[in-house]
Amino acid sequence: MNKQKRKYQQILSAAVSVFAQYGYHRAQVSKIAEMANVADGTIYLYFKNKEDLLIAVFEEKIGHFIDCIEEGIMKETNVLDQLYRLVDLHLSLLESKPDLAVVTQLELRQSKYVIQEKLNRILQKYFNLIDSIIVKGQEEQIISERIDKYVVRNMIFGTLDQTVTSWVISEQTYSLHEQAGQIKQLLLQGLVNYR
Amino acid sequence: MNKQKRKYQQILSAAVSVFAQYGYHRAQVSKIAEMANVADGTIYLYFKNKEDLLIAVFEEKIGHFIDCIEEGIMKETNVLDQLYRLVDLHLSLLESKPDLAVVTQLELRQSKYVIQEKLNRILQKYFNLIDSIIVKGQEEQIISERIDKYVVRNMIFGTLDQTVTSWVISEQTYSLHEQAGQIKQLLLQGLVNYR
Amino acid sequence: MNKQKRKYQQILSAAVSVFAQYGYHRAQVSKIAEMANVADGTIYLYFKNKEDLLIAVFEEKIGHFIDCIEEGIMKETNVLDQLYRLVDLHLSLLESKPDLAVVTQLELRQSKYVIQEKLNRILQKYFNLIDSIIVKGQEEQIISERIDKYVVRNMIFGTLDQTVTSWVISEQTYSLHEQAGQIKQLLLQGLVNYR
Amino acid sequence: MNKQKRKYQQILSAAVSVFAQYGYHRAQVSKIAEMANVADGTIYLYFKNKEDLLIAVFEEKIGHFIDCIEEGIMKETNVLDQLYRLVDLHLSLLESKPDLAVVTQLELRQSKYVIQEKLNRILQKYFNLIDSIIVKGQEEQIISERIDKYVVRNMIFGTLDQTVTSWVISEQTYSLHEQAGQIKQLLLQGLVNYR
DNA sequence: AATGAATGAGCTTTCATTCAT
DNA sequence: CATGAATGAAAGCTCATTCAT
Repeated sequence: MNKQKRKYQQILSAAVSVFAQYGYHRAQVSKIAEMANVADGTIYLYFKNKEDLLIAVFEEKIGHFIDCIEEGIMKETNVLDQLYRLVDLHLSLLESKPDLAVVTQLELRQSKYVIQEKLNRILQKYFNLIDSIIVKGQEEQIISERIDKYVVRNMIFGTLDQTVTSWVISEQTYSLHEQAGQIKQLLLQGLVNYR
Repeated sequence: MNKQKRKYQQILSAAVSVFAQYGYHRAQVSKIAEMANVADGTIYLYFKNKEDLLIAVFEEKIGHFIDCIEEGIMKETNVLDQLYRLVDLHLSLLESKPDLAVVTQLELRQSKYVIQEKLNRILQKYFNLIDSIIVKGQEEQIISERIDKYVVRNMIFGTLDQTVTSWVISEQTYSLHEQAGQIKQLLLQGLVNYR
Repeated sequence: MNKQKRKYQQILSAAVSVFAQYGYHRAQVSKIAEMANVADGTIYLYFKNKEDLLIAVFEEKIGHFIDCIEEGIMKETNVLDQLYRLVDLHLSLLESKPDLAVVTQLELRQSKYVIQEKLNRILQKYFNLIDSIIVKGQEEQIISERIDKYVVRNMIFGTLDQTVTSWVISEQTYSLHEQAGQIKQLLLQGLVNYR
Repeated sequence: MNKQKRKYQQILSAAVSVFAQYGYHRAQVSKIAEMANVADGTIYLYFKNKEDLLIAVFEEKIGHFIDCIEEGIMKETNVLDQLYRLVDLHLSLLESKPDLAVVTQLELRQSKYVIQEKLNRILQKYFNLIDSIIVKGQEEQIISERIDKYVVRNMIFGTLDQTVTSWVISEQTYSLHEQAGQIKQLLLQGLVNYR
């Protein structure tokens, strides 16, 4: 039993590494099997196919990512503090797992629509989390109610996502979470100097 | 002469469509040839290989996209108006060419690092354009000089990019450029209501 | 183990046949696979590529050819008898394997320089064998030391090679090894009647 | 008229060069056209197809080769002198045209049976020339009548052919016609020292 | 006669998946 | 459960040849 669970995790970890290094299309199942120290066929005892493996990677890893952020948010009561937590954790979590960051920012986007849809469904959980903060902010009159929450969410997620992508493309040559302060300020107060 | 130019454009347009519908990897060269009403081999008279065709699509189409936006910005002298133009044109131009939007937002990201690098080099022109507005804004004390221009750029581009991606994924069920006003407001004044 | 060895041999034999019938360039890998009763892909489990398969055919078959001749020569102590063995075996071995003869005399020469070089390296072993007989003959004063051994080798190999080629081209309508006696006499005593 | 003849010769010369450099299969018709300073299509006004071009090259160049040798032989009345002329001219003619030598010794053998047959038919003229010397020698009791003339021819041609092939493979690092003397001696008197 | 743009048939190789052991 | 040898479909690219100009 435990042995099975371990093998499942072995394959999952190997998949993250290989997808990160080679990208989805160039990642060979046999390579993942080799890195996981199992036979090629064994992978198919745990996963339906290569796509399924990718989705499982995403579910598992992003699920954990979202859980961490949710947990962090729970510790704060103030909406703005929650938002800051989100920004901070989004950046620091991905910075601490470069392989995962490469997968989420570049490689996962190299897949078929069918997959993309499933990925979006998983990502939706994260969007819901962001949305809940926004709604709370609007209820507390901290965030303007005249702005559509989806527009706000796109700004928050888009800014964070692009920030991480830039960092990944730059080959992680600078510190990511150090930008959290500036990003928070920008998101909250906007570009314009004085008003 | 003109005939060759036309054939080149035929292939390019067909490539945009096919890449949009099937994505880079599943787009068959023979499919592109068929849609362009040319023989498979003809494509190789105009493009070195499939990758080259993808890059050409990007260069041509994104080049035109950037030119349009640059032109629009030139018409404005005020930094904030320039930013608004950028937001407005980014959204309306992609809304008017859904195929291109699909390619830029989803399919172009489905390629190898080698290609990604070339694509980033082309995209850099757009980043430079955004950067120039930011710098001007900082010189005129409209945008805070304490914020790193790259962080600002990530927010602006990230917000716009994510907005378009959401719209593409939703299968274009709503109007994109109508969000321009709210996005402008968010970018300039931030999330917080009054301060 | 044994099964793998068998499959390897199956493919090798099929390759000899197909190369013999169609020549290197017109021999399709799929044809070889079909004749070997394996899938196309299986060939690539045993050989790197088509070229590699050709070289393996050559190494295996010519290697065996050379071994047989070497073995035959060992049985003789007299230089002239050794030479006779060589002539006799060269002709009778190829006569007994017409497919192989076609490959060595015609098809193997239909390949790229890179391959040709490798083939020549293998053939070199045979040349060395011939050379060793010549040197021994010269040491024993049976063969004139004033004649360059490479010139002698070219005569011996060239005569045998052309004899086999003529026979292959004639579509094997006569007995090859029956010519051995006359060839031996010619090589040893030359054309001129009495001197 | 003359212009046409010149163009024909241009193409033929270009073909020799390109076949020599790339071999039959890797020689592109467009390359030959380029080197001949004509359009691709022009070649098909003078030759039926690529094979036909190869055969024409062979006919033209080997025809000339055979004519030269025949002419040289005519100057001699003595059979042994005629044979010596043949050996000498075979080697010196090919040595003076390395491109042609590469084509005849290596590249021409890289073709389909259909071509090979035609090539053999052309080569047959050369064989007939050799045969006529042998027959004359046998009539004059200089060459033993007990030896089959085809066996003799194979020795003479095989020796010369292999000598040239060795020289081509060695990348022409030594003088070819300097071997003529030793070859003549070997052919006439054989390997054995004293008899 | 000459051109050269266009054609499209043809083939090697990869790799996700299966299944006998 | 696990293996890994075997499978075979699938597709990018080349280049001899054609034909409208």
